[in-house]
Amino acid sequence: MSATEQPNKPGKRATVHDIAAAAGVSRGTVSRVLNGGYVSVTARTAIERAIREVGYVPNTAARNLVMQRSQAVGFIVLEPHTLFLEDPNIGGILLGANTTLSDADYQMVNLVVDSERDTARITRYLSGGFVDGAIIVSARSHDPIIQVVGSLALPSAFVGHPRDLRPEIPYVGIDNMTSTEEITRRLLATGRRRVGMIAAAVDRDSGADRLAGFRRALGPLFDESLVAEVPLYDFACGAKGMRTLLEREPRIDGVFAASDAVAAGAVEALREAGRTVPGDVGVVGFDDSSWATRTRPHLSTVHQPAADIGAHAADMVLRQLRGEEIPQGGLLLPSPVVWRDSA
Amino acid sequence: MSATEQPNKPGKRATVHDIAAAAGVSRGTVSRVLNGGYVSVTARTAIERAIREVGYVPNTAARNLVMQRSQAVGFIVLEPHTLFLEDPNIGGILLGANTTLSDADYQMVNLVVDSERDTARITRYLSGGFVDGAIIVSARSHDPIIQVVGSLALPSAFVGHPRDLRPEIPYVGIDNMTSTEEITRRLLATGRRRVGMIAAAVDRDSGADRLAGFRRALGPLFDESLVAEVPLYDFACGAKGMRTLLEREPRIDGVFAASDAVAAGAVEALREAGRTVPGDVGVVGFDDSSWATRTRPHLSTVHQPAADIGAHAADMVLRQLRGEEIPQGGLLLPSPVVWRDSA
DNA sequence: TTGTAAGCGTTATCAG
DNA sequence: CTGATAACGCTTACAA
Repeated sequence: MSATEQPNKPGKRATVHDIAAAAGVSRGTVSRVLNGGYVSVTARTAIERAIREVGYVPNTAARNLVMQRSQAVGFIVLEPHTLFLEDPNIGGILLGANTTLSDADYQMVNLVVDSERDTARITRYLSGGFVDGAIIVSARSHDPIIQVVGSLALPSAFVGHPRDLRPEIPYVGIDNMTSTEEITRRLLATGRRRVGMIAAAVDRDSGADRLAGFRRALGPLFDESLVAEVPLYDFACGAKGMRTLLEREPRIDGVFAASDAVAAGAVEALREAGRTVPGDVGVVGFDDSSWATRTRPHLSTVHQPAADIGAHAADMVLRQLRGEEIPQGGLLLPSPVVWRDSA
Repeated sequence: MSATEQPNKPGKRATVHDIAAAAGVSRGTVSRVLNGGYVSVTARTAIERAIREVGYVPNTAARNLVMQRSQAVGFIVLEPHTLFLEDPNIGGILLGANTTLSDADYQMVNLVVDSERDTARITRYLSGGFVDGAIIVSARSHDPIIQVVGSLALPSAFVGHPRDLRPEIPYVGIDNMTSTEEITRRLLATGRRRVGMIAAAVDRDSGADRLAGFRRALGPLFDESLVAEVPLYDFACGAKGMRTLLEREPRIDGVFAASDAVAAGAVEALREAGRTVPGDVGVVGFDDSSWATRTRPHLSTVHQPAADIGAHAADMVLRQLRGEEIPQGGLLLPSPVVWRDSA
């Protein structure tokens, strides 16, 4: 705001050397007050004054060079570019991670790896010392990235946990299976007799767990033919999945969609087929993303604390960076059912 | 993929020194092949072989230190966190910019400045040498950031152009006024007699220009009372704006919404009021974002080439960084009307 | 064409 | 507690 005119002309930035001169001490002493070591009060105050006076701002490159670190953490998304944008969850995770990271004075660098691009590029990046750690989002089982961070011993955290994730690498997520079970039970409790599921991304742990949870909730009522599998967590897939279900069982009266976007598509297909929601069929989603309240009626769904997930993942990386031991086995955040109007 | 076992043990990364030793030359020569200078063919091949052999990857910090640059460009969004996520346009711009930047080997660093946070932090960042340039998105007129980049002489580009942007600073965007005029005319051509507008974010150049374009298209038919002003480009504001319009003029039969999200909200409000779209009232939006095809009926709208905008903004910064002179006056990309079903 | 050597701005070691 | 001084890995005159 109040841009106090600094005495230093642009083009020449003040260095530790300058502030040492201004304060009449050596560079070492300056460095000590900058980083916190034993310095006499007189020296300290003189230096602090000098710092303000010359408008000092540290040179990251120099510091990183001598400290042998980059002060950056990679945020790696294994997902096509478009989905990276569309997926409201990833955005929330990113924001949460970024906040935590920048509070700790780390720069987050975004690396979106879309399938066609070679994994080699990112491997090089990770092993090149460009980042001190990494947060990995939406990895599938057997994703090469798992091996890479493993053998690099790069401090990292996964969001979600691919089956073959090494046990020493921490992850954070939610209990997809239990939450799914819970919301499906609740759907059942509204008196639905024939409930199906639109299962998406079953090659991912989240997708597989949601399917498993659904199956468990239905128990003996589970009917294989009432599950429509679609590849992506998106609107179009939801609509398509719903049409499939409708075709297989016109009397269907309940549906669990693997995500809110999928649910929104399902609602759309239902409307086109002349069914009312929740009158004729109750539908529930997953994520509690903006889709949930943007759809009519508002979706009953499972809340996913995206920002918190991101923040915790960042925190896990930060802790490793500080040399702390982190508890093994992953962290599962609460994901409560939020009941609205679609069922 | 094929992780050829490198001979270097983890923990010791190869340096220019190592490769000089391996190739039997001096560090200077190595640096020359790395950066392109005169080197004999024999030396060059030997060095290139050595580079591969030791698995060399350059140390950015060291290079940046000596080169006095950061090899990073800031992507600054003057917008609350939530909107940063919701706005599909910003996402596209970001992606486009990121692609261009990383192709040129620059790291993009995201800085979202939400209003409550002091501008001081970002000022410090920009003047601290953390970035070599900046792309600024959705600045309002009189935004302090305009002064900051101006007085810092930081190579930069704006997306959109606040009225008081200095003439020497380039911007890229679209011609909001003309496009609005065009789509409004088209709406009029469907035979609508009472057409209103839901104007959003009129404190921003995009918002103001869209309003101006609307007024111009209507000419003598323009009716002040048929313009509802709302603060944000979002769904909720759209619904509210539509209700206002409906109240002021129940016979309204056409509406230009300042963005697709706003239009989607309007459609929703219309439906609640028992009006059909496009039967009773035709509505058109702006952006051609995912809202357009996610709304029923699909929205007629103005296509905004978000990724291109981002790419061009990045390119403008890159050119300044290379020392090229960039043409003054800003770059306006084409934004054609795409006609669908909502009018 | 190549080698040598001088920094770039910090932090860290080690005598004083 | 403080001041020299040696790195950190790289580029770049300047000499050879």
